[in-house]
Amino acid sequence: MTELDHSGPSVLPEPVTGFAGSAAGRDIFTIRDLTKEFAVSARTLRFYEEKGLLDPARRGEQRLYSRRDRARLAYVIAGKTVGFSLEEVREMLDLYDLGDGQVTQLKVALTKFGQRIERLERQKADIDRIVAELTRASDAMKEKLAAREHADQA
Amino acid sequence: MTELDHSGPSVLPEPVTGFAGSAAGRDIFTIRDLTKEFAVSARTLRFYEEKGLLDPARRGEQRLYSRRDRARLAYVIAGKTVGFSLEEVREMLDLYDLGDGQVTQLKVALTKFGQRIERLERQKADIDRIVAELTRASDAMKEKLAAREHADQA
DNA sequence: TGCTATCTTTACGTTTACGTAAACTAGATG
DNA sequence: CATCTAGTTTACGTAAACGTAAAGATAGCA
Repeated sequence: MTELDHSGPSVLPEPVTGFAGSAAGRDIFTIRDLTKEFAVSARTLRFYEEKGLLDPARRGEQRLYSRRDRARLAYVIAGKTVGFSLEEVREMLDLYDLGDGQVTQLKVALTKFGQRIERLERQKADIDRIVAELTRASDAMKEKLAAREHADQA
Repeated sequence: MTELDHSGPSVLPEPVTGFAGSAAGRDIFTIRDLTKEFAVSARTLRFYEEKGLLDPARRGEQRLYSRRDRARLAYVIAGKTVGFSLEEVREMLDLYDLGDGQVTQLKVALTKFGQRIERLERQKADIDRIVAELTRASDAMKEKLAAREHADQA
């Protein structure tokens, strides 16, 4: 199994602030919980923590992940699947933790958000073009197939 | 300049078959032409060739890129920006060069195309979710800003 | 002819995002 | 109590996607 799965349900179950909190499941998750839910390795979760993307609590040595950690993890995975580096994802997540900063910082954050959104919109356009291309090629192949099968029957 | 630009015009100027051919510009491009047009290094183009993504002709030692090469390069870049690895992009491009293969191969190709398209659609959904998140957070910040400035005037 | 600019191959270096192995600890279970 | 089972830290390994430096070939030009 060398290729990642990515067939699971799409990510972002709730806002990354994790303040909504009144949803269904638990409020605390073990490392195994998250590896199973998101199909990532424990190593990956520790690595994300090392990089400042997650910051789980501890019970002795064990890591305990909050809803907020879980939401952030979902955000990291979503960001990755659409082409952001971990560093870029961290920058975006940091913007959330800025909520009560200085006015200047808020303005900077707003600008960055805007840039991210624009970039994502461009990516969507790229995806649309590639899908169109693939669909075109796909249709062409289908016609060839049909032609062959027709010939086989004659 | 550690981060890539990505502000240029979106890619895919023409179908990757490169058979359309009747567009505007030239029919032959030097390595410099392509580095400038697509904002990639010469090293990158040679690397892509080494990996079987491009296959330019030669005039002596110099590489000469055709419209088809150029179209394929555009496809590679588009594929990369939406999260495909070079290997995956190569697989997709190979499907195009299969046009006259066996019926079985055509069917395999069709299946793969379908999977690619599905994956891209999922990615689009992810992007939409992230954009929605970013927009929400952005709006929240704007409100905070407005509140502060209002307070400053009072 | 000598210089410069551009291209080439070869090869080692670098960053990102983890994998994997070793050695240790703590709690559960027969 | 011994032995799993999960978890932990530390550290080296690796694949992808190039960057970068070295050294040589070629073409244009003053």
